[in-house]
Amino acid sequence: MKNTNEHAGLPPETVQEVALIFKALADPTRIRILYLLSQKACTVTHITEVLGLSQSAVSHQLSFLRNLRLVTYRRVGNTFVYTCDDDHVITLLRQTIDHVQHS
Amino acid sequence: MKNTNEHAGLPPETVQEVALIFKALADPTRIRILYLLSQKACTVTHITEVLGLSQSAVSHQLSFLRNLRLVTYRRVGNTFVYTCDDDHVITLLRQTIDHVQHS
DNA sequence: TATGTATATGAGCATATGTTCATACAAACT
DNA sequence: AGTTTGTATGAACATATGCTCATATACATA
Repeated sequence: MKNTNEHAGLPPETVQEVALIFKALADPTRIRILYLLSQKACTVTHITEVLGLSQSAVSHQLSFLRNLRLVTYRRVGNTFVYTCDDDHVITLLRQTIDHVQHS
Repeated sequence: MKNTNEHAGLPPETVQEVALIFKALADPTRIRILYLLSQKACTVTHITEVLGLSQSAVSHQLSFLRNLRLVTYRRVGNTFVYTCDDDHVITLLRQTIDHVQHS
């Protein structure tokens, strides 16, 4: 007798991890930050100015993205230059932007 | 003199729409439902049983997915058979599952 | 027609999320 | 050393989210 769960398929850890990746991309502010960083490395101040957000909001979101290892930073004198650090996530983002724009 | 906003890039509507797509995929329950439906069309009861969720929870999430036009349904007698209705979103989901599983 | 079955939906609730405000901190400059 | 600049971070708050509970609805069947 077969278990109905044969169709459930995904291990809970996988589901959680997938959800986390999409969660990172599910917020307008993070989308704009990641899209900007996918074009060029930026300081926090630059992100703040270009996107018209508060310094604190940007910093909190960068902290979020750092925890998920989607971005990294290097110190340059007194500024922190952030960079994208996950090609797969950037690919997902670009794909979806393209899809939305051509439909 | 160039505007710093030249790097901001994305129109607000685009950002919102992209966020909405990722939001749909950012919840474990919806991931499991979509993944199940990507394998075969299912009734609400079947989803409920296979995934071990309450009828109400499943129905609410299906309502959410219906609003985003990610699924459709057809009535079959007394049951509602749900089907995936957005290939792009399923592609995103499968890609990300693959990525998570091979890393 | 009465009852059962499958699904939808509104209200309420607990938790999560994203922002601001205030403050801390470290490096640069005076 | 003191001040300024760039960034991080904790607390507080408002809103969003996802669930349960109760109930409604529509079809099926006796």
